[in-house]
Amino acid sequence: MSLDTLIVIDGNSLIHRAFHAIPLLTNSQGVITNAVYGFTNMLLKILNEQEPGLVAVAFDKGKITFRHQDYADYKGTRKATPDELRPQFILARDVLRAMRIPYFELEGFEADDLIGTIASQAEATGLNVLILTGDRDALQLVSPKTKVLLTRKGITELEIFDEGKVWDKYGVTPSQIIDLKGLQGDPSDNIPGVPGIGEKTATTLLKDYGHVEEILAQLDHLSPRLQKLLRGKEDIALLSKKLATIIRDVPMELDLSECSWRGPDQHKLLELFKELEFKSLIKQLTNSPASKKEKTSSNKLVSNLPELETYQVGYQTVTTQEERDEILVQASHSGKVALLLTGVRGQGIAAFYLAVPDQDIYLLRVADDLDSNLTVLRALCENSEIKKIFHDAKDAIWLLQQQDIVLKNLYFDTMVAAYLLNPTAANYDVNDVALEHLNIILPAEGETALAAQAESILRLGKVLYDKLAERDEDRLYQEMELPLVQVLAEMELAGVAVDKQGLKDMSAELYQAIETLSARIHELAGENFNINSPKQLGQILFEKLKLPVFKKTKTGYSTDAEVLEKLAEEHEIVALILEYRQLAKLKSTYADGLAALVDAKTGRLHSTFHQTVTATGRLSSAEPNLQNIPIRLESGRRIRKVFIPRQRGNLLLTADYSQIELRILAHMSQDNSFLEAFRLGQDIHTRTASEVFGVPLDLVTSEMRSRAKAVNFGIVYGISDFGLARDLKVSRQEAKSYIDNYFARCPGVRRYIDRVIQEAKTQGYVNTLLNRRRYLPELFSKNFNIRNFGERAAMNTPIQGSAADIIKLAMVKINKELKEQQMQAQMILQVHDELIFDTPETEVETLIKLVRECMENALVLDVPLDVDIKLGLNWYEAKPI
DNA sequence: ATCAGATTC
DNA sequence: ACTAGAATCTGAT
Repeated sequence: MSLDTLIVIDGNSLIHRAFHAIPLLTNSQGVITNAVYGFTNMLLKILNEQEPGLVAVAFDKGKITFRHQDYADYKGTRKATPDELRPQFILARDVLRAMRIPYFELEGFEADDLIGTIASQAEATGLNVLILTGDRDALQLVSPKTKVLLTRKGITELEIFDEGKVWDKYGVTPSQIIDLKGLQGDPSDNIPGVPGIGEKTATTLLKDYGHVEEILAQLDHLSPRLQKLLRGKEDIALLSKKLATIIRDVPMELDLSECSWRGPDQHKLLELFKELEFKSLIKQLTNSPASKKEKTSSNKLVSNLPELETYQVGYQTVTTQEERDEILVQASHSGKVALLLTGVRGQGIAAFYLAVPDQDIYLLRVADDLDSNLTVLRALCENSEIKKIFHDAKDAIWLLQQQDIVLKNLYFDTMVAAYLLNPTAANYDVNDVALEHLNIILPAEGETALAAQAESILRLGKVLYDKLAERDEDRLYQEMELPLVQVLAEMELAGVAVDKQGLKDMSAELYQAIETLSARIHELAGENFNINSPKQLGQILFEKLKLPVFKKTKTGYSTDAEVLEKLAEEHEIVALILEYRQLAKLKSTYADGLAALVDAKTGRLHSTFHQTVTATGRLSSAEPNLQNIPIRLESGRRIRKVFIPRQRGNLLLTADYSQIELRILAHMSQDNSFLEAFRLGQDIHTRTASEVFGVPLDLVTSEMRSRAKAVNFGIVYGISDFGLARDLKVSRQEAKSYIDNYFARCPGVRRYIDRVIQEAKTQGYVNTLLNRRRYLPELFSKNFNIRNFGERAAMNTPIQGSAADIIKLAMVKINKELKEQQMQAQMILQVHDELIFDTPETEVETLIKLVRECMENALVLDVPLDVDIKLGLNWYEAKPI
């Protein structure tokens, strides 16, 4: 720290430099931020390096300064400030306010003059001064107590000038800089100078005579050449010098104490950085203590400034029985707690943190006293009078279940709430949610970090709920997403029974088939190579075998299925490769991949259903993903045989919504053709074909139907003629005529799409039927492709997301009914528009009624929701009853 | 860590 | 310049 140092910054100069050094950046709202970003970066860097006691920034104010009175063309060669830059000066001032750095500006004066004045006054009080600027004029201010930091190329490098350095570089003293300019001029400020005098002549003259005035007084003693150059130019020389001279006594009140720096206002700065989307700077502010040791420049800022220290919260480690009793009393009394459990699924709970409103945070390490501490946890969780708040309650339910603890009164899940508020966040770690919604930086690791998280979870409960209510997402949360947490936990815990021997058998069969195929492929290629390597495969196909290249990837030849299908005619190796790929996928991902994830204890697959992953509101499934089990091709479909009921006497029942997305489209668009088709129970693709091709329903061929089907898909995804043409393998023109026809016959759909995109552009987000919201900053991108993507997402999200709403609603209803009717049947999977149950044969009839009722009436639309139900001894065998 | 390619709805 | 929405997993580099 150098408390006796004042840093004075030339705001205009730095912002201009930054603007030209950094390519145009924008945030998602289209606000251009490159200059203010660069400026802020420089600011943080210099503060971090110098750790000054005082800071001030100066700006120009007013187009006309006193210099213009002397010389109208002063700065006459300057270009007007670009439109992209002007608003950034305002943003820079916002940054300074958040940094709590005072800035000065005075009508009719340039930043330089204010800097000169501030520097003089600071020197007078004995302070050291450091001037940060990109403008070499400032070198005239260098003195024993004042140094200048000049930006070099770009903005990252700084060069420090003291008196010696000025002399080395210019051959003059700082006070002679203005004389230098008086003689030489300065094209950048349009200061004329004396024609014919350049750097060399000027410095020689100044060495001999000191200053311009002296030179002019001694004109007669100069060489004839110099006399000729200077005579009659006295006024220009003196004027030029005057223009270059920084005023050091601007009439301003300056209280240096205003400049003493206490560090930034953490909240404001974070909010501003978030608004401007300065992700790397936010990261610097939120950096973990561990990474502070590294010497990345700005981390020091965090540790040195009290205001930026991470959020701390005290906690007590509970060890005695009295303390345990006491916290139970506190929890019962308050009726609400936040709980943070640590531990790993399958390994039990390591510790738990308890946050009780208006009390300390308590840490109970399970290992300290296993029985007593788990008793406390059980008492808390199983007491239905105490409301429980978790971040990722589903994970907590898993952990608790392993200790046979049942969670009652799940009151809030901050992770799920944060997801609803922004379904496109990269992750929902407590620290990031707290940063986003509480504007605090939590410590990164250790017990302190976890205690702070527990405390934050408690506070987030209210904050997030209020935000949800504000945008009418509270019912979505309350009646659907929160209850769904419990439903999903039960599905995961129940798991899916699999025939492990069946998987092994398939693996062995696949191994044989793959061996045979690869031998044949290597033979045809004339050499051994790794067929799994797109790179090696590309070399074989396109270099050795000289097959035609249709498509390239970033890194080389494309060898995807689309390409290989086109090449199948050319060489018999190609079909074999396609088959190889198919089998290799089946073996690695499915036969072997699934086998590896069968739980040793239960003998089942316990996939995780992620509730906070997708942008649209769908669930996702992982470890293993049970939402992409093959079905399209028979060879893959056979994998489904290994998915079996949990016990003898049970069956698998599947229930899937028929055409749910197109029904939602019908409902939302109110398109007459679609409404009628669904109300009459017509096959929607046949109906569409009849419309598009202008033939009666009974004359629609299967070819026509399949094309219409592709068009319907295209509509849901946000159609383009190109994409449709590729899919249907027809000309782009033909594809376009399908689309035109489609919109002509279904004008309601056209209007709906236009309306959704329009609304998205005015609101910045789209909604599903149940008010799930997705923001689409892509709509405002300058990039054509990104913008188009935004438009397609605007069309697709309400449809896909509403379908997700509906099935989630059905799941909650069904689970409730199954419990109330005390049935054995268990929901085990959800595959976007399909639910799968493991049920005793004896319950099948009841279950079908229940499931059909709940799914078809989950939400009443203007078209019926049809559900197809199938039953079987395994997933493969499931057939309509 | 990223890419290419596969699988699903 | 690129081109249909949403995902997860594997193997190669």
